[in-house]
Amino acid sequence: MQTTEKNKITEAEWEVMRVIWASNEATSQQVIQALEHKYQWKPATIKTLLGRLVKKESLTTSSLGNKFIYHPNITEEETIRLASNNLLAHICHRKVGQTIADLLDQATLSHADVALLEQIIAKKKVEAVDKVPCNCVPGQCACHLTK
Amino acid sequence: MQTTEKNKITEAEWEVMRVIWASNEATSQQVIQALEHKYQWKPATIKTLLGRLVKKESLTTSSLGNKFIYHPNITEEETIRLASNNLLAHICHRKVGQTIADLLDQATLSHADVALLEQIIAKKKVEAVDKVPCNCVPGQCACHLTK
DNA sequence: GATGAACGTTTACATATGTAATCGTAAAAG
DNA sequence: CTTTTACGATTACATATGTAAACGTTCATC
Repeated sequence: MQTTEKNKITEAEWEVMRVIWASNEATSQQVIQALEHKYQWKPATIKTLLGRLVKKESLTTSSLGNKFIYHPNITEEETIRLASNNLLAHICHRKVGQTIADLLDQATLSHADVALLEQIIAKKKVEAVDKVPCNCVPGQCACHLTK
Repeated sequence: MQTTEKNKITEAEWEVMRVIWASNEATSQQVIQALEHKYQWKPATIKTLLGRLVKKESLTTSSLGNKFIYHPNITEEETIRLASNNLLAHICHRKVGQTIADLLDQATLSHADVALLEQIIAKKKVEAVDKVPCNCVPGQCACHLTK
């Protein structure tokens, strides 16, 4: 299971990253103020998370007097994509459509979202296959039983 | 960040669960044989994971001689749903549509998948809003800047 | 210039997680 | 009936993660 995946951040670190992404850069104070109430984290906790993010190169820093300005070194989109792929990695390819359908069902969407999705679905409709190839190791999904 | 979420399983445990879900029930031997090559896990490792899954009540057992038959106590769908929600928990509601679109774009879909998705999109089209309400804490997303 | 506030760094510690060996017992084989 | 084998349980241990206090240094303030 060796999580070799680079740029992988933890849940708590992700929350910190969101603050930085929101304004493109931020000081520790800004992060502390944004998250203190949401999670009851002490300032020291945020500092630890910031330090770890710098160490794993998810953030870079520039100096401003004695303090740092933190800059994201990975994008939010990339982080979401990594996490999504990680989720899909546990699901049989054949179940991905249903999974996305479930996600969609729960989501609140805008007209623009719907338009975008319709466009993608249209493209997918052309490329659609009869049966999505199962990518599972034998025994790890039921596809071989209903083949 | 106290992960109070019940039924939460780890990545390695998930792989074990998939084997059990695939045949509704399985012995440790079946799990071991299914995963030994995919992950180079030693039999002892699988046993540990099975034990932990029983302890956290994701699996139940029935006896067969001196061995156990493991039965899932949570469904694969529920597990996927939990993990999906966990992922969405880090994303501004306003970005969910785009995120799903990205997922969709990468997926291989069947005709049946497309039909299902079209149906859901149609429903969503009726319910669509002009702007999805941002659910973020101030400072954790850029929505307030482009409000 | 002395002091206290603010910052990043270091250290701390409990629990989670990945990974596995060892052990006691029960079943199977000889 | 004894010996080997297979099973689950116990113990082990390194790294990851959440959470935070303590520490040393740098700025700003008196």
